[in-house]
Amino acid sequence: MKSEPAAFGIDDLARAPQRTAAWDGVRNYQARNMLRDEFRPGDRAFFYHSSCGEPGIYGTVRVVRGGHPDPTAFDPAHPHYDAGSDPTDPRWYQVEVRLLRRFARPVLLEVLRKHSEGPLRRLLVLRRGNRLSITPVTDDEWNFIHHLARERPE
DNA sequence: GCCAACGTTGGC
DNA sequence: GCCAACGTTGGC
Repeated sequence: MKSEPAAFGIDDLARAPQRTAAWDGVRNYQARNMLRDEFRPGDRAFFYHSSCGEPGIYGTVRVVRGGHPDPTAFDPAHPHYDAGSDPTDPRWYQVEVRLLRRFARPVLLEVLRKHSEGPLRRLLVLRRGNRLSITPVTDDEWNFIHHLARERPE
């Protein structure tokens, strides 16, 4: 799951009450479908920092609440407001995540790329032109990236 | 700031 | 449905 740390980074999640926050503001239909249909409580995800000095994976989160309507879409004062989203037929969805682990050594994009011909050859974040903010990760990729981070996979 | 890549919009 | 124009993403 990607986020720009200037907007919401892993440290913001670490400071949040119960280290839990809504993953809101997603305004892409493909990502929306994953939030709405595929996320389940207990699922885990990497927390990726994008559009920043050192893009990469900074830790992991656990889903504590599955897909439900994103209330920021209905708030005219909110930057992610969508006038076209009908509250009786919500267009945008969010999940709630809790910080699982903040990596002592983040796995930077440049390090991930070193394995783009090997164990991470299918990692969508490394695919040219990929702009999806939420992408699936296989168990093997999960384990390998923990290895790169010198972390025991959870 | 640049630019490639992609998604969305809207005229036709 | 096509496609040009435009906006956004995101690495560099």
